[in-house]
Amino acid sequence: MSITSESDEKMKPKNSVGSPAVDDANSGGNSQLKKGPWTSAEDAILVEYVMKHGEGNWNAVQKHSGLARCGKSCRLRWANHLRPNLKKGAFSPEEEQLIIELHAKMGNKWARMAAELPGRTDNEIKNYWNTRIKRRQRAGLPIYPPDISQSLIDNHQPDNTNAFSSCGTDSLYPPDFSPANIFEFRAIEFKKLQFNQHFYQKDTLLSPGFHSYPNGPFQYPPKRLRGPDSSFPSGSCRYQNGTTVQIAHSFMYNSNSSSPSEPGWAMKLELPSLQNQAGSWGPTSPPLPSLESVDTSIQTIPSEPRNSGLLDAVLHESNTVRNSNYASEWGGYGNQTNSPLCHSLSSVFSKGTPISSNSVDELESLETIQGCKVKESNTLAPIKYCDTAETTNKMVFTRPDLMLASNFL
DNA sequence: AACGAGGGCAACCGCCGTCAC
DNA sequence: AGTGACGGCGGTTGCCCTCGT
Repeated sequence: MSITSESDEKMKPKNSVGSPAVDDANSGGNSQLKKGPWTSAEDAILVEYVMKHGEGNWNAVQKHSGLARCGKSCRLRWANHLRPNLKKGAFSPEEEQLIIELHAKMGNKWARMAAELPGRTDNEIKNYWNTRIKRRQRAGLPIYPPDISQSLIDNHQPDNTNAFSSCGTDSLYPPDFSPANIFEFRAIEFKKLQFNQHFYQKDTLLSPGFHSYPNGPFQYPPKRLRGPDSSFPSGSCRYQNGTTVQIAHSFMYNSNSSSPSEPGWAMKLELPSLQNQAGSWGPTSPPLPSLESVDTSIQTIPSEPRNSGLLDAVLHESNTVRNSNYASEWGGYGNQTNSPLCHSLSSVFSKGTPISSNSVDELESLETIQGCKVKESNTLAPIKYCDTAETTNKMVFTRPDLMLASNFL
């Protein structure tokens, strides 16, 4: 981690991304601007600057603080590592589930997905997804659970009677990408997504193991714990040297994990990068079945994936699943909607369209969930933090973000 | 113990949208 | 309307670390 002082030395950039060389046009051609990993000293300068002047106007950071970083770099550093409401650590199963779900709906809209995951950054989610699909690609597995693939297809049926049938069936894509029904769609979709523990035991690296696969067992690569360990208490981070740093959370809240600005959703569907790669669907992908039962607008989908959109990919994937035995790979999707996060998500998703299912009706008070303070969108969000005496007594001066997160200022 | 391969992650790049002038 | 500055976003890159051999 470049933010630890002991790592500053070895994190000295060498070339390219880590090059201390001249910055590019983004920096206005200022040859004094530094690139590469940030040092703790730089972090402290940036934190101090933001405390004084607030966020924004990033290009002024260099002028006012003397920090030899371009504005973009400052913004990124702040957003991804220094801002106080960041949730450090591995993704929880609930978060993983949500990412999968959101990706099925949004495609590679990392920033929008991050808005749904309090304390998480788009970069984090993007990295997670990319590594996840790499794993699944290697395993020859579909990138989405069959339920998700199928739900996208179902919502595309000409005779479907779901909430979106009124949106017309000419559209190639599910109609969630409109301001009017986004929440409705999400609420319904969320109810459809019945994951079970089995899925997570298989899909997440947290529980590596053998899998039944048509061509034989597959073993996930072993989990390599980097950074926070899911077994650690929430709010603590384990860094690469194995030490555990307790975070003082008194200052940690979700101030601006804003909900997506729903109006004006000009969705352009984007394909996960994996899906852009023809032939990357695994060697055992069977040919597509007849698509007669599928909307005519998608009957022209060729038997091989093509770079034409998320739904195409999902359709292919779903058909692949349906026509092979490895649908069982995903197991049965039991109900995980009892988790606090799922509850809160249902609450968010159901904005404007109350969900009547038991899982939602029986929502326990969000205030009572693991001590979380929960508030929809723009304000507080469900994050579980721990405050310990140890936490509040220790000041980690090599972690400006932690210092900022504490009350030291 | 040494080495290579692969994973994970931080940071950069380039494009695009918005806004002020 | 045109232009430049700025910020946001998604894609990509390269380094460090871990693990297997």
